[in-house]
Amino acid sequence: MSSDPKASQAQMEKIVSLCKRRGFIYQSSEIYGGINGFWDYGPLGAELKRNLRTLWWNTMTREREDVVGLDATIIMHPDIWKASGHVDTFADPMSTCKSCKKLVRSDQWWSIMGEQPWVQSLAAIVEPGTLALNTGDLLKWAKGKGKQLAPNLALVRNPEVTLSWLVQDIEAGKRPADAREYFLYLATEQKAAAGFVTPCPHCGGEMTEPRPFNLMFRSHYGPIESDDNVCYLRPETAQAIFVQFKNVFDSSRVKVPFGIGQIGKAFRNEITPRNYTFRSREFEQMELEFFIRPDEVIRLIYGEVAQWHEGADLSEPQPNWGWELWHRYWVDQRTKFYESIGLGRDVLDYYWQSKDELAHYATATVDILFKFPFGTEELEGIAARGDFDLTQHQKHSGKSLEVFDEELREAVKKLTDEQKKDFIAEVQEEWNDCNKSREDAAIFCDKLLTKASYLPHVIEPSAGLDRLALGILTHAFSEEEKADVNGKVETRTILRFHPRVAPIKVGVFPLLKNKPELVAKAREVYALLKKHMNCFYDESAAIGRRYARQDEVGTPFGVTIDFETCGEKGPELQDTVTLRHRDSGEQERVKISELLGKLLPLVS
RNA sequence: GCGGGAAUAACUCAGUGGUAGAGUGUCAGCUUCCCAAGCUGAAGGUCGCGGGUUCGAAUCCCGUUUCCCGCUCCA
Repeated sequence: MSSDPKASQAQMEKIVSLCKRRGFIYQSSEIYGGINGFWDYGPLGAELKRNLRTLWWNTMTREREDVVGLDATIIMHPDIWKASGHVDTFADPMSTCKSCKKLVRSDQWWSIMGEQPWVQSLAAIVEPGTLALNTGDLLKWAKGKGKQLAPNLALVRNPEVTLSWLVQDIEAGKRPADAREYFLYLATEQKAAAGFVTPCPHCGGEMTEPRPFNLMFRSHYGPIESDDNVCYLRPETAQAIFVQFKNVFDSSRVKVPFGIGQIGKAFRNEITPRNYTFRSREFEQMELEFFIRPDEVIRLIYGEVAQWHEGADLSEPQPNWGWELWHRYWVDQRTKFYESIGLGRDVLDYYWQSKDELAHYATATVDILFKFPFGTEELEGIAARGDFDLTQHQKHSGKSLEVFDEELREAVKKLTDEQKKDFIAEVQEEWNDCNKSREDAAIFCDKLLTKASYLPHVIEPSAGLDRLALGILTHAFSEEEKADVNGKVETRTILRFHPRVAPIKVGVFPLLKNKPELVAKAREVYALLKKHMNCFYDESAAIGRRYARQDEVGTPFGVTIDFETCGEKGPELQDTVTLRHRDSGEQERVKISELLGKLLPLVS
């Protein structure tokens, strides 16, 4: 993977072209001109995705005793999206600068402003504390520094007129309320005619009115469209897990800590779908919500919460783990998953979000990134979300989502009244430090101590299946210069998929197709293998060409049936075949009866 | 949504106003053929779509869709 943008773009183009030519990925609705942000998977892409989906499902649910599965609908009760916050926060208003055409999210406008050199240098003149009017310095700035830093700002283009409004209002006793409003004055040339102009953070020019961008797909349930039956295609699969949390808990004999996994389609009306399938409007997610005891519960039961430290043993979950160790544990588990399908640490990266970047519901978030040709981008996010989601759904639905904890009850029984009082005081103090009310802390403690019940906290490893498929494809892509038998040098493409994810596991070839005994034997081998793995039978063209064709779609193994298989060179070679390895090109002679036993462990 | 580039066979591209081409790939045949071999033959194109200019448009103009690159997004 090259860091040179042109080379990586060229590489992406080769991958896109290969994917189409060999049936991995097509543009959706192509014969109708296509539709922006939607992609289809062809025969090989469907197999690749299925392999990845199955591997995730098996690793995350079947092979674990503490995770169960769920398959919920795409369209759910619309109130779910009000509770989750998506109805409000998924409609980001945006403005464009009329001069430099840059796009700015309205809710981030002021914080982006704060980072701009022109804003900072102006702020120094304005004296933010007093907002005193300093006409002389402002005029000087407009004709000097301003010309370079913010050429399209009204104050720079027409300083006298622009400042006259401010002077007029201040004289009339209407001072700007704050620094923000002050900047609106400086950006507005004709206040009376058109009202305040919002300045572009980049050039000072005029921003358009904020336009809402609703990122959720809307529809209606029932045959008549009205405001009463609006519904949404889910923008993430996770909410269904929270909403069905109590049902799963009550019907599956699970105990906290446990997880619920789900794989499914999600939909987002992205502003700009980009980078091939990386950001699509319809995509598939693989999400786990892993529910854990709040740290306070761990403390009541085990006395203290195990602390994370560099080099901590994360291999086996321990009962006294709090959210932090569970969070680290899942980062470790997910890394191991990626390694098991060929994405090693050399192509992965991690991004630990800083405290102020975190979404309001999260206590910690790690992004697992992959080095795509077009940049290092997120493959999976692992968030510690506290009890935010369950709290929201409990509040909006009016149904209790709390769980009863037998061990907690036993632990609480042993406490003296004095110890209970100390515990409550301690928790109140801690919550207060995190800007949560003492009152809420008291209610929370009361539930723990009298009812032994609580809302579990959650760790959410949330991965994109299409992104993973794209990562696997770009990682597997390789080219080799190779001379053919005539010495002509050609570039050959090889997809070096890990055998576990490869769409086709084995190619089966009779050396020649005009010899019935070879064909019959080859079809026999094909029939034997295809019940256990995806195989491809090919008898057309020279054997080298058939190998090359399979290399190009990443088939890790080839089996060739020749005259020796039929016993022509003696009985010791009878019923043996050539097994060819894609990456090394090496060949070995294997008995047909031993073929399955040899291949199965390699591909599953 | 805004700006820049692109769109011709399955893929990569040539074709600047006068009969739509090449290479690769695909398919069929011959071949005791183990790394895209050779030979013979075949299929495959509303030149993204819609208008306009013109006797005549793949080619010039306008619109539109999609893809790529930036602004923005984050599974």
